[in-house]
Amino acid sequence: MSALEDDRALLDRTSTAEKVADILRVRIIEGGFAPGTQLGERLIENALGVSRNTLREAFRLLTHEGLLVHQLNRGVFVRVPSVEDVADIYAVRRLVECAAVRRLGSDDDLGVELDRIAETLHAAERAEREEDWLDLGTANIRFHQEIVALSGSPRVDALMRRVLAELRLVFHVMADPQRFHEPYLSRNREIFDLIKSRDHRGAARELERYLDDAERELTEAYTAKRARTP
Amino acid sequence: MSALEDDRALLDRTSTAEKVADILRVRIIEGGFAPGTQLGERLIENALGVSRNTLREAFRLLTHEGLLVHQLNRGVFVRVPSVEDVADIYAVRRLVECAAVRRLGSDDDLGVELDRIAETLHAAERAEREEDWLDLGTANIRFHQEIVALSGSPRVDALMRRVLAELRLVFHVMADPQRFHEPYLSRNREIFDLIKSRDHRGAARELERYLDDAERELTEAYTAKRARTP
DNA sequence: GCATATTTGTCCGTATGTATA
DNA sequence: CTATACATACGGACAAATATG
Repeated sequence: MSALEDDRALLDRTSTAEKVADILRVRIIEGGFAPGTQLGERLIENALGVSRNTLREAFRLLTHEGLLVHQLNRGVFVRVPSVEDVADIYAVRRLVECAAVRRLGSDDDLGVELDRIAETLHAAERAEREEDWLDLGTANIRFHQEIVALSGSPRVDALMRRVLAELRLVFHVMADPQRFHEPYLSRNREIFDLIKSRDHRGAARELERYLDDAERELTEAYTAKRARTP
Repeated sequence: MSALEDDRALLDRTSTAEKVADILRVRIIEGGFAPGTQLGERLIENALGVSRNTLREAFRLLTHEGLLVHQLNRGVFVRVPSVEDVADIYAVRRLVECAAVRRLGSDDDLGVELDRIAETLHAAERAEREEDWLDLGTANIRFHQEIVALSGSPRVDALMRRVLAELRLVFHVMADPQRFHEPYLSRNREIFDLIKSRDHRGAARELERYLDDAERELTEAYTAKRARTP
């Protein structure tokens, strides 16, 4: 549990509960706690040096973000997304991401935003060269988060942050998440180029195909896994 | 504060913090605590007979639902939605509600769902006859919640529940919320009839007009109020 | 600007209730 | 059925920040 102790250095910003939640969130998203793991209060309380009350507040935050599930009088566990969750996650993605792209005005000035998205794509390509599949997955997902951010709605943004965090959990449940993201990188670039050339309709169409393919592949890998571990 | 004490009778279901949150949520949504009101810990702790820790957990829940805002070392306050919030709320509504209606399959069996929506419309008409404007507002909003529920996505459903709860706050900030909902009831019925006759495209178009009008009227009432109370 | 009172943030000890071996 | 482990909830403590005079 020494890795957790390293994180104590980060405890210096806002409210303690939020900070603890930040630490746990990163750890969960990166796979440090596998889906299904119970997060006992005693355990982490001692490791992070915070009280139970504070820790419970952090748990509440993450539970409402969908990363943890809370069972009354049993405790909190890292969520294990079901196949139905995968379907719903992609339903939301189709709804929100495609609408965000389609509704872009052709006269809006997206200079700064597009630069940031380009930078994310570069980060993804860098990760691919270095064969860092975790970073590649992170960058790929951030790409889609930034696509949605183009719509400029804080609430849609927050929804998407939640849904994409849950998607990270799905990846951890998958059989072989390592190379899953690689083929999608070039498709992200394709979508980006279409947006840049202001072909929003074409971008939305390509995005929809992207999501269809990803969902299908994910569902297959998922059910295959379930077949092996019942 | 005796009205709060009456609510103690309802304390009999899940976790205490959740129950407290339920009580406060209803009270906030129905206008018992006006936007901007501070919810002191001592005050409610004594009124509901729960400990401070539990109460703080309930506050966290409501803060993450967007009904309360938390200021560090100052406490929690009932949120005062800004004009920008109104715009964003309606952006989300346009995105989600119209898409939900438009994507309805013409072969789906919506019997049970449509019956429930019809019942909500009846409740609204009943409230109108009795001139109970609070109930009318509740029923009108529930109508839209149920429209979204037709899409069958738990995540979209949860998003909408949150956004519509925030909208209730907007109504409480408004100058004269009483009769605001009345003209929209007949338009809801119109939308419902279009859905029932499976003219989903027409329903979506009518819904979009509805939302445009509502947002405009709301924004005007809002800025008028702000002009009077700076 | 200063001193005081109030409120919040955090933590701890403990008693009770609940689930599981 | 008992025992154990754990979560839930409470009450009290103190430091830190804020509001008040």
